[in-house]
Amino acid sequence: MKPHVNFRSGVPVYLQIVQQVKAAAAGGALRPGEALPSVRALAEELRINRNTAARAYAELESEGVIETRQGAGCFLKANGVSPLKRAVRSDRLAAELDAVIVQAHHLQVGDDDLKSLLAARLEAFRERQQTRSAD
Amino acid sequence: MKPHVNFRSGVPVYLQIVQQVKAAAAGGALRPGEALPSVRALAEELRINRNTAARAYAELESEGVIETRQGAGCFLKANGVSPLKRAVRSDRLAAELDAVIVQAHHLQVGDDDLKSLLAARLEAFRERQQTRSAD
Amino acid sequence: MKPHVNFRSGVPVYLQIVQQVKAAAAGGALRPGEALPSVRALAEELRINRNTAARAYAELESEGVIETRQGAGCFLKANGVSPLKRAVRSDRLAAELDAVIVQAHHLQVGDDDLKSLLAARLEAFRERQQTRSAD
Amino acid sequence: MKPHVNFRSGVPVYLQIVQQVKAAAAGGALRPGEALPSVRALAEELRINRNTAARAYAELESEGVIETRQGAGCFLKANGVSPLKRAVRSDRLAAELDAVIVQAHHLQVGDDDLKSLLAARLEAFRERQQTRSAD
DNA sequence: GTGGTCTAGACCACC
DNA sequence: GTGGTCTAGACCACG
Repeated sequence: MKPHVNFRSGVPVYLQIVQQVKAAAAGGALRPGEALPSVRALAEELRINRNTAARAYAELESEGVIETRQGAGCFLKANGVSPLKRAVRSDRLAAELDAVIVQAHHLQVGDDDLKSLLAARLEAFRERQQTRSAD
Repeated sequence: MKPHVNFRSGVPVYLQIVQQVKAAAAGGALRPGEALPSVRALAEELRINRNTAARAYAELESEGVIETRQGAGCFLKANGVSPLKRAVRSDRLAAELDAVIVQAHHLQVGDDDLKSLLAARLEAFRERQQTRSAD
Repeated sequence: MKPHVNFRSGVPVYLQIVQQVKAAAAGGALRPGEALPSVRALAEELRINRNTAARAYAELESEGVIETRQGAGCFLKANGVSPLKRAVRSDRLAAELDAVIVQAHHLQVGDDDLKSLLAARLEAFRERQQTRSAD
Repeated sequence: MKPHVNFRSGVPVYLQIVQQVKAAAAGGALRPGEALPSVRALAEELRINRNTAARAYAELESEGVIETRQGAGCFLKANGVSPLKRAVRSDRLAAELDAVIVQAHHLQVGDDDLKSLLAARLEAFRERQQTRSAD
């Protein structure tokens, strides 16, 4: 697990880390119970401040993605049930989808093309998961 | 050209505008020489501060994407970004969709639900466009 | 709204602020839509660092208690529906109740006395709310 | 004397122990001269580090609440805290209950649900005690 | 003016 | 060694 970070993207560094850890967890590159790099190691690796790395992990913990144990480290949680209500989860996804739709509109990608693209990416995602879990 | 803005994404508003103008140029939705909304109109439309709208345009001008002519407005530069091929545009969208898929995984929203959600949001988007163009 | 803070209690300062804002909101001392002191003002008032005050507000926002608008300030949210599932909410309360039960046990306060005490405090709480809303 | 510890409360573990020993003394559950569990036993019981348990006892000793006699163990000081009156003990609990009530308000758990929850947790607590004393 | 992010460095709690 | 909190001060985004 080695996140990498783009300092010029305008996206806060700690959020970039959050997204990458989530992606690794979702894709099976990180297994439940597996340890993440320590806050200090991550900070050194990415050449960021320790506080920034800690903030990323704090955010991940509050979202229920990882578990942090004082003095021991941070570990990927088993992907339990999300504590959020179903409607709330849909709303959050909808907000993200809306941004994609706007971008598709500007790129003049049609609705049907966008739908097929989603289907294709979903398939690719599931395939990657299969491969990982077969390791 | 009607940018949309998400205040909660963590991405600075002015950057979201910049990215969308670029996308519109790349997708051909904006043609060379075509006019963009005035700073004042854009600010009103998006309910943002004029400074923010002005900053987005300043950034675009400094990157050579648009040209501002005093008293006349902002126009897409003729020798600006040329429209991208269809495949390239799909690739850009694919990256964004992948992020949504990761999020859906953590929110425990299934593939089919995600597809339905996309369809629903697309419909809502089209409807909003109808309303706006009827203004 | 003037929180006060105990630096020796061992409870993190930012959490003390969080709890006090929550209490004020629950008790009606803060009204929905009302502005909280600015991060800078709060920091000065409590003689804490600006970051610590900001962290308290960030936590409150992530819990859905307040809304923060860039450049405008922080405002108490209308007490909408909690985004958490019912079972999760009960679990969180149960954890807090357990701590009280342990304390009651050590203080040798019986089960029935504890139950009556809760009933009494609930009544007092509702009465305070009534008074406030009648202002 | 069986302290319980909550690792997620934000309050340092050693302080939780200190507070509970004090509460037990104040409530009369611990009598002057009575022995406390050994550092080793306490650490094992609570699954904490021996250093943490030792630190709690050191704090209690420095406050004059307990006395450690080399090779014999820790004992509540004869001239330590005297048991509090019933009313005072209730007051202490009331403050904790008030915090729970605030939390319940934000989690939108009704008064009756809260009362039932307390009853349920009390029952669970008594059951746990049975199990332990049967060891 | 507002809040948000990041850095640097200190100290604490815990294993 | 681990993570957590706090301070001090800089710079950015936004109204």
